[in-house]
Amino acid sequence: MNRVSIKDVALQAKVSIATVSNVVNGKGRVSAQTARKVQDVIEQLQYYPSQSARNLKDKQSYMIAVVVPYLKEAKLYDNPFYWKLIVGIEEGAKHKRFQVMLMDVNDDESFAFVQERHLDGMVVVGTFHNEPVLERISAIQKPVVFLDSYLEHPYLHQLLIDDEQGGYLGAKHLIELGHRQIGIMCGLLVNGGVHAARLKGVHTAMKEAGLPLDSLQIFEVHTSAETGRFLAHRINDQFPQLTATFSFSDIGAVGLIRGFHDKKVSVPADMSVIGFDDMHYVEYMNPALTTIRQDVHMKGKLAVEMLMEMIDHPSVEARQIRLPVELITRESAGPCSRA
Amino acid sequence: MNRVSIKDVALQAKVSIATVSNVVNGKGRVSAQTARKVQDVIEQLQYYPSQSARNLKDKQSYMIAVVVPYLKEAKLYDNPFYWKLIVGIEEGAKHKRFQVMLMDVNDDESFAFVQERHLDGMVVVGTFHNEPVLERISAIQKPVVFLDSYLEHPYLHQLLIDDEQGGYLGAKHLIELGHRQIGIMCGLLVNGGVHAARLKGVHTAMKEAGLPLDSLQIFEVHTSAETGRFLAHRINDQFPQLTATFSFSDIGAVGLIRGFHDKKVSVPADMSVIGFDDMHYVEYMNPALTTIRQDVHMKGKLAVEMLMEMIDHPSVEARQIRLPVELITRESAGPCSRA
DNA sequence: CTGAAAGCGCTTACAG
DNA sequence: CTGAAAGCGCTTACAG
Repeated sequence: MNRVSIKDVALQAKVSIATVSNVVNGKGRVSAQTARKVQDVIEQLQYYPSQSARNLKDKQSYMIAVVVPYLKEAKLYDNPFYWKLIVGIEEGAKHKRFQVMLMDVNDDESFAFVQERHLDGMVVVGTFHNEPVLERISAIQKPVVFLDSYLEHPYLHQLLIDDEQGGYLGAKHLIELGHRQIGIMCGLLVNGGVHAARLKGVHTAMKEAGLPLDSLQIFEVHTSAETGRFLAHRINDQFPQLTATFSFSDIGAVGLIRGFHDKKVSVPADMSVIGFDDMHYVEYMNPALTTIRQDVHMKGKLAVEMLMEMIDHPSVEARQIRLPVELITRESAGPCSRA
Repeated sequence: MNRVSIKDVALQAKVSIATVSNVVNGKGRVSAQTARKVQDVIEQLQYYPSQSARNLKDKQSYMIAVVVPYLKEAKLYDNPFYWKLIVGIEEGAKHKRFQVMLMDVNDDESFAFVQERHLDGMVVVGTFHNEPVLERISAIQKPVVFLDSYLEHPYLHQLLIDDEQGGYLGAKHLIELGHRQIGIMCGLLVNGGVHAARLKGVHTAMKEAGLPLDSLQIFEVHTSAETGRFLAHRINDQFPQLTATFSFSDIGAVGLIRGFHDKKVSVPADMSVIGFDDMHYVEYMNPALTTIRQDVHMKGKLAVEMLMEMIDHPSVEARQIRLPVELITRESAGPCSRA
């Protein structure tokens, strides 16, 4: 396919391949005249330099990978979050003339592709909880930015949001509205994970208000709309004392609201609901969702920026950057009717 | 970085690089014993063959690109559709041991990267309306599958859904519910585009029912929730005769429903709404959205399959595959109150 | 079964 | 300013 090579251009332009290389890369000294001539031939022959050959010399690919664990899990599958993130990453990469590869990898899969393709770095999304994976990632000795991964290694470059503050803001809002008996819909509370951090923030808000932590009802469930709907039914049947539910994901909140509606529980009159993320469509729901906003697109762009910095300056100091979150007050959380 | 090369392995294992190559690729005849020895050294040295070098020989990269036009447009930006599609593609590609690159390209941008990186093919999502782009894509002489692109070239490999049938099913449902004055929220009706096809289906349903086409009110607007909300307000104020609105996207329908709610127009009692796509969350909305379902994940997987077939058999005949759609009846469309 | 050698398409000192 | 040559890390006939 890619028939025309640097040789063809050199031949046709009556110069050496070194000269062609120079004009292609704008390096070395080339007279305006020969440059011109070479350019013409390149144009005429439709010459495209082979990145593969370049990579072989440079040991650089101008490509980064975005690694997402377990694409098959429905959780990721239906989560608009990831698309927004990837778009942010692609945008940032493009700006730096890098291209991006998408990979989903399982806990036990190899990261050999990073070496094989001479990737310049990668952005790893979400937590790989088991240490072996982490070690394998570190072992490849390439620039890596970890997104939303609570890892306790100060030498790792991490980008997270202020999950604790998010939990705090949501809980505080509910408390200020008079709620005392609050349900929490969260995913698995693994040691120092995203949801554990959010819960910690909730605890802080409770303590600040002088409320006992055991008036909190924790539901450690799968993060999905399906689960939220089912949980709402369960709360209605078995936990009548609850007047508010804080879901650590918008998608869960969407399910909750629907589930309460199924049971004729009015949101927010009878039950307040708060979500987390501020996905674009929750503003248009009925009731519009009160939630904790994080700027996912910015997260993607910032991740690339961090990565590029590491690529340009391999010895740059590791940073743990934490993006702010914000309470977005809409309609789904209101005053406690049983205050 | 990638220090260890085939030479190092050869040296350490006391064989030639040809032999190493053979055991790595399982080609040629190698004695079990040497194979074993080489394997050990590979393991020990942590040797990863360089894809770049391989590509240089093979002119193959085992990588395909997913090309999405205009990532910056909010339309794509907030559309979960694309993520689901990409996941489907990645899954299919992985199955064939291919990796995927993500690119957004503008109408006037170059497709040089396909040649430069020796990509094995690409999936192009959405229509590039102007012919020059299409010509440039064709000019690169690589396997390409066009997704949702209405292109009138029988030699192009295309994968679409049955848009016309989708429009037909939605309209027919509304007509059966007694609606006569129907609004259509669609995007730009470019010559032979996706939305034009859907509209054509709507027309068919109207004609079948003996209804005049001018009782249809077409709103050619931007595809977004924001626009839907605004449009609902406008319909309420200026088009009181309408009793149903068919949006050619779920995201538009979400906005519509919210907009009608703003104006105290009850859906479906006073106004029926139908969407298109069946994004996962619309089932949980209140009211749950009646919509036309397409299987986006399947679409992604099928696209790769078509592409792989082209890669394996370059002369395979071009096909235009059209995936079926399905009416999903939920709550947002009901009997016409003014029938 | 195994190895020496050419060549893929570039880039990069090094001469001139 | 320009070119000859080496080398990046592989694969692939071709000998043996």
